[in-house]
Amino acid sequence: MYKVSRQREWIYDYIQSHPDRHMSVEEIYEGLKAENREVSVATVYRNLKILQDENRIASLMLESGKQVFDKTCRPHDHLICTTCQKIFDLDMPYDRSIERKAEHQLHIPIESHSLVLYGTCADCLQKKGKV
Amino acid sequence: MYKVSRQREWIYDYIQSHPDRHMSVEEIYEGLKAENREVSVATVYRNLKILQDENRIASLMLESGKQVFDKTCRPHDHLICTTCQKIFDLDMPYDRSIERKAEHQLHIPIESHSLVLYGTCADCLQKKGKV
DNA sequence: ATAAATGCAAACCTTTTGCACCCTA
DNA sequence: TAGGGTGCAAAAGGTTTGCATTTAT
Repeated sequence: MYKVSRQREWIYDYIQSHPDRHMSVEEIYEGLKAENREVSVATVYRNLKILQDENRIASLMLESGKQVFDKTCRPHDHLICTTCQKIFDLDMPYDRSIERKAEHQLHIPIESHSLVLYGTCADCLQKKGKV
Repeated sequence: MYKVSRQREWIYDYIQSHPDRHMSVEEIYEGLKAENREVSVATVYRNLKILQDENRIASLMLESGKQVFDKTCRPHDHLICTTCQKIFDLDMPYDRSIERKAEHQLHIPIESHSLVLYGTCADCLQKKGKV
């Protein structure tokens, strides 16, 4: 159905090559431009949708309503640092026991969950300690 | 700082009197109009912000990017039914052990969390059983 | 009396769409 | 060479803002 396109691969590569960031549409658009890989905004929007549809990337909606993109579709939780606001993918095993526990309490089948932790990331913790 | 206003109380009452729904700005606006309590959209937006600022209500951002409002600020988890899409406030105790567990694994302090479960709600489960 | 709240319309931003042209398979 | 894909600009959608007027304290 979808064909390969140069622009789509630029976008995909850009996300993969910044694994520690979770970027918004605008950040991706501006970032590519800065690398002399300018793509029109419309194309960025269209391709981010297609990449999600192909399960090559995932997206995460922040409480602010800003959508950011994740390099992987593998289920995992997130940490949002309440100091620097950075978003981290957690290596902590995605915990199905949370779902099993809820099933027992609610008596309904649970298929998946979304967990975001808010706290201070290791970097910020270290910086605070140094003051 | 804030004064009492008729419109703000209408909005607050409207949210409180529909505890089983999590409504968007538009649904609140339309709902009030249907009760002959028309308030301008701008005022609905302004007051929903103020009500949150006063901690009288909370809001929840859905994956779709739609913001919906919650009658309570008490920390609690949510269930989103994957069949009817309704959102439920969970009575399940807000589980601090999730945070403690993450602290142990990540060695950083966790302040709070946001947990959304996806599954089939009791109503939909029953309807399915009846087929 | 004064500071906040309202309604209205204009302004804003972000996302989507229509269309002529271009590029994969 | 047919069916996606692209850029551009216009359109659409949702939210905010400026301002004159009204309302609460």
